[in-house]
Amino acid sequence: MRVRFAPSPTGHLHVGNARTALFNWLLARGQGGTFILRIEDTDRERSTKESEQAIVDDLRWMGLQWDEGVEVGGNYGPYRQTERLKNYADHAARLIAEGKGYYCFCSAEALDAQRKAQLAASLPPKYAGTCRNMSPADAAVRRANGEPAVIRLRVPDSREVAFTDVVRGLVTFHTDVIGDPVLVRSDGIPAYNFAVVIDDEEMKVTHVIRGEDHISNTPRQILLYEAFGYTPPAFAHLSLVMGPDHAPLSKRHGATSVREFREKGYLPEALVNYLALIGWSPGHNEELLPADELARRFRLENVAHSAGIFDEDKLAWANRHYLKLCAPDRLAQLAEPYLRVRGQIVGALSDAGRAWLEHVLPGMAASVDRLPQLADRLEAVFLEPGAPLENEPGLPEVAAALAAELADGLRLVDKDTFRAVAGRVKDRTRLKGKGLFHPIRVILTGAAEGPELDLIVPAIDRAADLHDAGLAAVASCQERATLAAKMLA
RNA sequence: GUCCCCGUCGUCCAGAGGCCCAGGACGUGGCCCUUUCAAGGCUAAAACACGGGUUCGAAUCCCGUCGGGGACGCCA
Repeated sequence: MRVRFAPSPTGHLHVGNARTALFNWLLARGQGGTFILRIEDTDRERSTKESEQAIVDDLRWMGLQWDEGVEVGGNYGPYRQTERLKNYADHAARLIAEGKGYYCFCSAEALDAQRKAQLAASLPPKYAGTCRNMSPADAAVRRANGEPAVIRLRVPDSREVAFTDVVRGLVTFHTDVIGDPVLVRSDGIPAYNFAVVIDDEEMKVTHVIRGEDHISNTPRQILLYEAFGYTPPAFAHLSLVMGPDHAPLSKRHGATSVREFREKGYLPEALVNYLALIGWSPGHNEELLPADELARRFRLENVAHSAGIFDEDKLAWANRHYLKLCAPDRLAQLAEPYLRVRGQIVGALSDAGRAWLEHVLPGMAASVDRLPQLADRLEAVFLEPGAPLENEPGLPEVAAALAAELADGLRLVDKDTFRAVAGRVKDRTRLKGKGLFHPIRVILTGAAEGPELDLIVPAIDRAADLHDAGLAAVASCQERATLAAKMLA
């Protein structure tokens, strides 16, 4: 089994395309097949090297490594269409020689006018066949005169073209609704329908898995396979991913590209897992599974027929799950850039600084949706000394008691020490429960809400004793308490 | 306009003629946990688009209607 993902490098990797890539990958991985990455860069106006690089990077980020293709090579390359021009030219010549293709001299303007007129008359827009019956000799003369021409496929009249879609079943088209498609543009660059067929054939692709928007291209491609005498691969068309308003997922719905989700702080395994759940189910009422297990269970036959709506809430849920599974060192690595933009990390991180992060982050990650929110949870650590405190009953008494308890420089470096001190503050103030802990929270963290005190308090005092760790300045609990006691006195 | 695809809770899926007065998950409500906000646990409400068939029996098969999407390009 050989499958391929064949993006055109004309922009970022859209999550819909990412899902197509994923389904190809799942199938190949699950069945021991080969996953190919081919770049369809025949649109010279819009294709860019930057887009190609971005797509390649995003696929790698998602962990969808390909076995053959751009950057990794393989036995059926090159894997970039603009590097395969010779292959297309040979095939085009063959079609012309056999009369299965013909030159068309109609100008783009003329075709455009024709199309508009047909639409206005409520007719299906379709190439009228103006040049269809021109003799090869006439065509040769006009070409010799330097007239620009495209090559079109001669679509047979009054025939059915059918294929069995692996996800949908039998799909039938009538050739009368298909206009002769352009195979080769006037500049000699192949058009999509032509290049895919040749490449899929030459790369020995066995299963073409792509978006539903390609379903109406399929009969044209099948006709081409027939013209060449090739056996068509199996086709599987995936339904599209829509926005909450059932319109195609676009920027006005928010993030649409893999890159954006990555920057928003989603983990690749969460995106992958969530995307797999749109239009497919691993079964057994299970949803959150590692990619290799998804691959093991994946069957094209079980893919849903109807469009799916992208639900960021559910993505966030998956992300929460994977954030909790994330190893401390990776978590620290992932969080670092977000902490840096917030000014929480200011220099090169020392080993001690990194150790501090790895110690404190997992606790914070347990209650957060996305990476940047880790910085929100850490805000309390980097509280500006003397910053205004939220009002809370009992503040002056508790501040005084806390300051007294910490006066000898005791550091609340772990949960037990903190609890012991809290207990003595309790004795001094005779406050308890919320009446005690709320003021402590406000004095030490500045706010009435935030991470658990058992987590955040030790994090503060451990960081306060770190020097040249790369972290922003951290005031110790002692400093906080004495300052607060003074302010509130 | 023509052709093609699709139609189970708000959303994503399960369901391949009786196991379904329809199951799970996200979200929503409630309760619990709790020194806060969350997180977590439990729980509730919530759907077979409509109309005809076929059948002893239909969410499951057929037809039609309606609704949604896609395609009709020298874009892919």
